[in-house]
Amino acid sequence: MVQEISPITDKISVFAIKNPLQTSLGRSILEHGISLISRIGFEEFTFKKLGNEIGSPEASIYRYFENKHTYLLYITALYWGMIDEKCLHIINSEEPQFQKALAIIDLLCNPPRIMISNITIDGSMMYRIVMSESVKTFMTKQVDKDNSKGAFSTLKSVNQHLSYIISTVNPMCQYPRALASTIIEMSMFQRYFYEHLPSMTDIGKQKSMSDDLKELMIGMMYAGKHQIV
Amino acid sequence: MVQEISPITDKISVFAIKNPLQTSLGRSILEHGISLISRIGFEEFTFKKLGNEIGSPEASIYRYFENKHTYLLYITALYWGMIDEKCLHIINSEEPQFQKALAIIDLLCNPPRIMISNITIDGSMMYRIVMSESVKTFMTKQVDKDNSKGAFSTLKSVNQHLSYIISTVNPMCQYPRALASTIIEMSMFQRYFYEHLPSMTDIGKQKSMSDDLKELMIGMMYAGKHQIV
DNA sequence: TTTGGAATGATAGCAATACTATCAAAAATA
DNA sequence: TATTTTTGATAGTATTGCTATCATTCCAAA
Repeated sequence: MVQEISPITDKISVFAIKNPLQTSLGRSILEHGISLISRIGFEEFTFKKLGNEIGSPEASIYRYFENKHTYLLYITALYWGMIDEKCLHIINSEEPQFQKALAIIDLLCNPPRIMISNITIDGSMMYRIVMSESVKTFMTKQVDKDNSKGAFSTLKSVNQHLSYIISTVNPMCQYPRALASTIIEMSMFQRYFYEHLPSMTDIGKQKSMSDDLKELMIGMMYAGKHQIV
Repeated sequence: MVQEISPITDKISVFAIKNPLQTSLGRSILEHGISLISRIGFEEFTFKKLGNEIGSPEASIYRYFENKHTYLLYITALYWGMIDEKCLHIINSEEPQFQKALAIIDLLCNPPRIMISNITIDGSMMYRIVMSESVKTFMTKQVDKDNSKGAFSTLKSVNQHLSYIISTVNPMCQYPRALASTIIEMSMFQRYFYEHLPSMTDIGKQKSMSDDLKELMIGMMYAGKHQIV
């Protein structure tokens, strides 16, 4: 049986020993794993616990993923792959540039509910994982090795799209890539602060948390512009 | 012997079973531990390895720190405590507000070489740890508990100072706390990106890495100002 | 419909980690 | 000098992260 492979799963297939989207056990590993990590956090998460949830021995999970870390790499790369596809769609639309910028920021602040058709994954669970754990994918001693294997290519692609839009909307901007990565990371951090360290942010005080967050992120696109005006 | 306790060590003393600054073993644990973590990273770091370096059994280290995690809490809280003191000094100076803002941003982008007098700790090693590992102090399942014990009070105080300065420099700003935390976190992230994921940033392309970083962070203080102008 | 290969289940085992406990030696303090 | 505190030395335990083996089931081509 030849199954079609989407461009996303193609990019991230390096991080799985066996494509988990093509078998029912593989899909189960993804579905329940995502649910489990979003519940108990990545530190507490083990393949043994996941095995118990899906009624399979941990050894079976090791046949799909080399270890915990590459499993998290896979999930986050999958997430950014989804976002990347939607970014591309926005960029190729006929909207004015500023509307495209708004749409991308909205996408980052309110990620889609359903992430992938093949399996049933709640987008908000994916988002929770990425918000709380994605930093742990690249702030490790093995960043450079993981990066050279393409672990962050989907994230970097999203950053590329956003920085392109920032350049067109704010052409005097000296640091479009840095602003893009700031918007991407801070959209998650500020929400995390809102939930756990509220004195580190003020989103949710003017309007709703989500609206404040978006307004803040839109403002970020113009950081530094005062020097020109 | 009654030893004077600085306001910093006072704030963070909760996170040590026994004050490490008051014994030679304690200071050794801090000095070598900081050096070791900055070399091998926090994931690879164990009390056993540290014990080997200082010629003491790991059990002795457990007499000072409950576990790895509180040890990292202690180190980062110590770091932000130092920065906080220097912030206070800047704020109480006679400089104009904008100069104070510049001084704080400079402090965040180029942290001081010597952090604490009592023991010999290289500020750049402390900075490396905080840059690469500090996110792991608060992005855990135990944030709320740690926060309620005051684990992040020194960081929050720095954020408070910076957001105050931002409000005075940019009075129309709607989100001073969020901009402050963005500047604090992004000063570390952008440097990390520069070193490991260069396509995520553009610092170091116009001028020196450090100068670009500072200019970017200064611009952040004015994020969103375009809407008013 | 059989058959060979791949995928899974079941179980065992191992080195390392993150601790805890105990007791004797050494050091500091009174 | 007596005594309390601090350290060293050693042992032990539960869990984690992973590997290995072999039997079983599934599935697809011949």
